[in-house]
Amino acid sequence: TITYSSLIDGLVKANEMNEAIAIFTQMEESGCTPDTISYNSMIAGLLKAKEVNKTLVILTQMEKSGCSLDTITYNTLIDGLSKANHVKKALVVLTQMEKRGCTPDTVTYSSLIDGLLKANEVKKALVILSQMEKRGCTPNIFTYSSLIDVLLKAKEVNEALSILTQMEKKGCTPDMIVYNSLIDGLFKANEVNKALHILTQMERRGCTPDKVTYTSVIDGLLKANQVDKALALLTEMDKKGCFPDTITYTSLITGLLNANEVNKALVIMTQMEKRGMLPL
RNA sequence: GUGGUUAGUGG
Repeated sequence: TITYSSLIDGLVKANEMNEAIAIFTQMEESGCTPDTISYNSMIAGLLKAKEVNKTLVILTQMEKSGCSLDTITYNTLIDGLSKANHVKKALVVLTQMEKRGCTPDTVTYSSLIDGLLKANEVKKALVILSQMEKRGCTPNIFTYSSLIDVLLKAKEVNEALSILTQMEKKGCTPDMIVYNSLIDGLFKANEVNKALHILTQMERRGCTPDKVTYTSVIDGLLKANQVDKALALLTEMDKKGCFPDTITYTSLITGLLNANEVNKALVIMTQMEKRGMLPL
């Protein structure tokens, strides 16, 4: 059973859902009984492929087979349903899990809050957040990160920064993902100086920018018409062994073209191809 | 015997 589950999980992560289904069937035919973990992987995979109906079928099968649903099962459902554009169903799952005596944990609440925020249900997200705290479940870096990211994307700069202060006051130290969200969001909200300030702060605190950080900064600088500074950062990241990927290059080329820097864009395209990447 | 499953960031 463990061998089959590992195989299924690998296929799910490689987005080979049809293969995973085939292995699952083969597993049953060979007399191996899927356990909770096997079902959890299948559910995660089916929802990633937005196969809501197939998910409900397998969920029924899981219950009929006497296999117990655990917190991870419900968490997987909540996250997967939210990402398949069914946040309302995710809310129902939360009610169901509690009714069935399964205690929601930080993952449950963070997934749901993230899903609600991304579906523009900010008020509901805040309701769930307060419900979470009332239940003695402490928001963690994932919870705060979603809040900061979505608030900034909605250009709610002050709200996002106040969440940042709040999380730090609670002893939750921002990590690279939080910094990346802040930098990207601030640039997109036209807060170029604030974004650059966060970049400095991040480095001062010993958090090394990665290619996501650099791509956001480069993209932001180009949109602010700071072409030279953007190109200098490309050189800097390369020198630090942080190699640009297709997204970095695409963003550079698009930005340079929008800034009417056609020749510079061509130079970058050549460099990109020399490194074995194709412009999309 | 911490063996397999779930949440946050860039074009």
